Amino acid sequence: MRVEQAEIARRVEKLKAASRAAGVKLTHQRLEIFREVASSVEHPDADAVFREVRGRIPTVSIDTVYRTLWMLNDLGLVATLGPRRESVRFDANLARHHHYICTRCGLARDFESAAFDALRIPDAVKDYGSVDSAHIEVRGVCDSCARKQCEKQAETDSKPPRGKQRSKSWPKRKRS
Amino acid sequence: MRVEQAEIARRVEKLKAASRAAGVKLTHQRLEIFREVASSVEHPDADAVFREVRGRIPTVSIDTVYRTLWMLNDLGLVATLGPRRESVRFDANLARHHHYICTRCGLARDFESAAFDALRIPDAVKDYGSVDSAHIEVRGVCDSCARKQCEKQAETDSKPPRGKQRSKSWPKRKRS
DNA sequence: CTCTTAATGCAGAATGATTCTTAAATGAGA
DNA sequence: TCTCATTTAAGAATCATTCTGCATTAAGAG
Repeated sequence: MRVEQAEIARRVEKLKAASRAAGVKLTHQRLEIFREVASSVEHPDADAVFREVRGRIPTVSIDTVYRTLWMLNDLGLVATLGPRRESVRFDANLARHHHYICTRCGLARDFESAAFDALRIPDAVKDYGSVDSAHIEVRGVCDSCARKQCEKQAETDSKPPRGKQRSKSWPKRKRS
Repeated sequence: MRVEQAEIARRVEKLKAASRAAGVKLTHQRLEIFREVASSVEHPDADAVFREVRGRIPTVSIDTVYRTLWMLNDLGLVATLGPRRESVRFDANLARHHHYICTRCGLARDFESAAFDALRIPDAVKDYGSVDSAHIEVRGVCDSCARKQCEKQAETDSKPPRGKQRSKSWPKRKRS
């Protein structure tokens, strides 16, 4: 199952606009890597994208795939499935509940929603397979991280990062 | 913030019952490891549990923590936060949508739910931080995996795994 | 079309979470 | 009390992912 051509084209247009706006070069490999994610409904991982793209550009490196995927993520053109997760996290709350996840620090908190629990799972889902559980995942930036962000903001504002090093401005993803 | 004593006690009781039912020994370390997860609302990872438990049992090994956590997971006493994820997966669908995830093979598929999209996020969530997105995550076993399961079932049924090697019956988690 | 420099490819190494190995010591529960 | 599941220890292996130089290439501004 693939995404319809028209939709793919629309997504590619967005990529072009976003690249221009961000001042990054739209290379052949970036285009193909994006096209691969944009035309799939499989939610591929880096390696899957790599394998596919290699069919069209035999010399792509896995590095480029990773770098590009994260760049697309930073540009808001693709999203990751599930919260950022450095390691597996466990939960002993067996009652029906939902999660709030901070996309910066990984903070996770439970909350409840009777309104959601009353909802019926769409029938379309049952076509995929059995349903064991359903819960909401809310993503955002927690108060603590928001505060840190402000401090950093103030810092950055004093030394204006002008010029064309925008590509270096993507924050490195943390390692715990 | 910690879970209330009464609730912790209730969870520990469940552990005792489940251990007995499964025929596994309720060791000191298993109890403490479970108690740690059961009393936290932080959704700790293996290392966080390790660090805490080490305060009470200085000789615990990180191995035991991992083994125990997965055993608790297999017994249904704890769950993991987010779907099992061997690697990060990407999604270029920027429209509002939700996910169905197969807990066996990792298959991921999109679906929509106008009913959910119309729901308001509970106010309690806003206390944690800003809200960037909210979506449903449905977990289950996809049809393809369910079929494989049946085949395996048939196999297993012919060679009855009697005796006390139940502890060996937890399927090793796969590596891609 | 021609530069400038961002991006890529390559080879190899590092990292970090997680799992496994082996062998000896321990302790839960019948 | 005895047995066998479990734990520990110490080390190695795996795997996804990221990074380091460095030489090469090509996007896109002018």
